[in-house]
Amino acid sequence: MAKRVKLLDVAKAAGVSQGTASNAFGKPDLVRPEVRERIFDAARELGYRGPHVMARMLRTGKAGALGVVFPDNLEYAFSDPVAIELLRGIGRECAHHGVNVMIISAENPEQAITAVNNAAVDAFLVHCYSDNNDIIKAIQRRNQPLISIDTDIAGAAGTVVLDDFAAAKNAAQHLLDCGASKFAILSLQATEHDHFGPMSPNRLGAASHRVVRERLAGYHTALEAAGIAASDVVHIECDNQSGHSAKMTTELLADHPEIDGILAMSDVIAIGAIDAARAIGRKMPGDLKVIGFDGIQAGERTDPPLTTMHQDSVEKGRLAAEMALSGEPGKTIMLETSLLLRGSSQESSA
Amino acid sequence: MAKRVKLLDVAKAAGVSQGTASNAFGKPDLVRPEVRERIFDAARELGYRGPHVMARMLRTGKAGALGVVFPDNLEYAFSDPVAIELLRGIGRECAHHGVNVMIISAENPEQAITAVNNAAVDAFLVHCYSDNNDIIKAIQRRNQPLISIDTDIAGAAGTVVLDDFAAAKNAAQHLLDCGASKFAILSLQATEHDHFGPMSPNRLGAASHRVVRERLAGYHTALEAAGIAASDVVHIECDNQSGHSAKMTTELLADHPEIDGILAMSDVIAIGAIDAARAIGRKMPGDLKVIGFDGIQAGERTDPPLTTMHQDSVEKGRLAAEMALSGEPGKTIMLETSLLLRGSSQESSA
DNA sequence: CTGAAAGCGCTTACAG
DNA sequence: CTGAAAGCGCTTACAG
Repeated sequence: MAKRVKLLDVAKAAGVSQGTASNAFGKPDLVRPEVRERIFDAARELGYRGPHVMARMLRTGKAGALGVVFPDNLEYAFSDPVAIELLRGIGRECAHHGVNVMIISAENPEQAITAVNNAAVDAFLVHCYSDNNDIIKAIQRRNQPLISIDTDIAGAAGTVVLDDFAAAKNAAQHLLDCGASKFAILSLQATEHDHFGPMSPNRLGAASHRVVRERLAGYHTALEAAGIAASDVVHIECDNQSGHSAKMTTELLADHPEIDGILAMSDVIAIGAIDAARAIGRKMPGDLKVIGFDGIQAGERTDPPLTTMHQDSVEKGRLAAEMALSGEPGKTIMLETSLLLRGSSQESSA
Repeated sequence: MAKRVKLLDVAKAAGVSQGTASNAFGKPDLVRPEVRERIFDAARELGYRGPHVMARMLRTGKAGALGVVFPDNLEYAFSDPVAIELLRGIGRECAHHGVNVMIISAENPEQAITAVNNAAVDAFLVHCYSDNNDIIKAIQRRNQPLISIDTDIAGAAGTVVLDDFAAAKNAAQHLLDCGASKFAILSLQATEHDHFGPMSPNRLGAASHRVVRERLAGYHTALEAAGIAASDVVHIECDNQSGHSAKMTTELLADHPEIDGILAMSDVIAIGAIDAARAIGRKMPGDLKVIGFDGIQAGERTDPPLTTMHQDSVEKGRLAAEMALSGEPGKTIMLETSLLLRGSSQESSA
C-alpha cells in the first residue's frame, strides 16, 4: 500500500505552496488559471484523490450532512409509509443545499446514543413522539441545532408539528356528520412502553406522546359537543401495523357490536380495521364508518377506500430540514391537515 | 460563544496526560477506575462534550458510516417501494455493526459527484442499473470499497444481483402455463436517457441496464421455447410509476386488443397495468393475465391481486451492507426469486 | 497503567 | 494573487 498522496506533495510537484494548492481545489477563483492547471496536472500525475474529507471537516468544522434520528422506532422507520415521506422531504431539501443525509442507525437505545455521538453532522432532525428520552439528551449534549418533528422538545432550534387537535376534532366531527353515534378510537401507543388493547382511564390520562394526547383531546372535544362522553367511547391502543390493528378490531367488534364509528390515529391502523370489519361482514360505510389519519397512498386501495385526515409529511420533512439548514432562530411551525373524503365514511356520489 | 473545551483541558484539570484522558473515553479498560472517574468528573465540571467526532475520524481514518448512492434516481429512491426495502436491509445490517447510514443526496448528477466527494464514509453501496456512469467513476477515484447492487461494476469490492434471467424466464413460463399466447412486455427504462413507449428492435438491443437486458433475455427465452418469436411480442418502455404504466397500458390494449399476457418488469408497473385493464373492462385473469416483478406489499391489494416474481430486497440490501462492512475480498452474490401466485394470472382456488 | 510527542491532512488568517 | 505558519482535536506508538 503506497503512502497516500497529499496536498503538500501536489504543491511541491507543481512548484506552489500548499495554500495555493488548497485554493486551486476549494476556491479555484483565487488561483490564476495557468497555475491552477499546473496544480491539477500535478495532482493527476501523482494520483491525488482530492482533498481529504475528514481533514477538511476538522479544519472547517462543517460536516456537510444532516443527522436524522428516529428514537422511538429505529428499524421501524423504514417501514412506516409516513416516516418514508418525511425522509423524502428531508432528502429533497438536503439535496437542494448540497448536504447529505445521515440516518442514525441502532438496534437499541443505548447503541443509538453511541451512534449519535459518532455521527459527523451539522444538525439533527429528530422525529419522535415523546420529549423525554435519553437519546434526545445525548443529542443536546452535543450542542448542535436540533429540530424536533411531531413533538415539542425544550431548547430545540426549531419544531415542526401538526395541528393534531384540530385534525382529530375535524375527523370526529366528520363521522358525526355522517351519522355515527357509537365510537371507538384506535390509538397509537401512548407511551414508549408497549401496551396494547383496551386503555384504562388511567392510561388515557398518562399519554406521554404529544401526538396521542392532542388527538385524543381533539376527538373527545368533538364527541362531547355532540353529547358523547369520553367514557362512553371504547379506546384501544394499537401497534402501528395493519395486521395488529386488524386483530384488535376483530376483538373490538365482537365485544362491542354496536360500534358504528372508528377513529383511527393512523391510516396503517385504519387499513387493518377496514380489513377486519369487512372480513366479518360489516358493511362500510353503511354499517360502520372509518376515518384514518395521514393520507398514505395505500388508503386508496382498501375496500372501501379510506377516508382520512391528510397531512403533508413530505413538506413536514422538508420544512424541518430547511430550518436546520437555515440556522435561523428557533421557531415552531404548525401544519394543517385536510379531510380526504373517500368511501369508508360515506357513500361516494360517483 | 465560549471556547470549546477540549481533551487537554480535561486532562489538565484531572491532573493526567492527554493520552490518559483519551483512553478514559475511548478505551476505559486501560485506565484505573479511580483515575477514570476523576477524568469524568473534570469533564463534567468543565462541560466537556466528549471526543470531537471529526478529530477522531481524521486521526483514525474511520468514518463509522456507510454511503448509499442511487445514481439513477436520486429523489426517486425514496418513493420506490423496492428501494425502500433495500434501505431497510442496509439499515438493519448497519445498525448491527454500529455504523450509520449516509444517503448521498443530490438534485443532479453533477451535484452527486460533489456529494460523493464530501461524504465521510468508509465504503459505498451503489444501487444502479448501468455500470457506466460519472458518479461511479467519482466513487472509484476515492479508492474506497464499493459494493454494487443490481448491476456489475468492474473493480467493485462486491456485487449483489438477482438471477434476473431465470426470474424472467419463469415469469413468462408461468403465463404460458396459464394459457396466455399473445404477449406484451412492460419494460423498465433500458438506458439512462428517458424514452417511453414502444421499443424498436434497435432500442431493445441497446439496453445498457443489466436488469433490463437480463430480464428481456429471460422472457424471450421462455417465449421462444413455446414458439413465440421476440418480434411478435409488443415491447413498451415505462417509467416506474403506476400512473405512467396505466397510461401506456391503455394505449397498448387499444392498439393490440389481442394481448392476453402482460409481463411487467416491476410490480409498480404491473399495478398500473391492472388498473388500466380493469378500467376498460378487461377480465383478469380470464381475459388477460398479468405478472409483475418484486413482490411489494401493494400487489396484495390490486383487483385482482398481483401474481409476481418475488425478490427479497431487504436481504439484498442487508447482504450488500454486510459485504461492505466485512472488508472481505470482492465476490458476487446472486439471489434467487420465487413465484408468488395470486389472482392476476389464474383463478384462485379459494 | 501513565506521560510526552508526533502527526492525521487540511484551510485560513496573515504578511507580502 | 502567492507563501510560510499555525492549528482544528484527537489517538497512538513509544518509552517508562
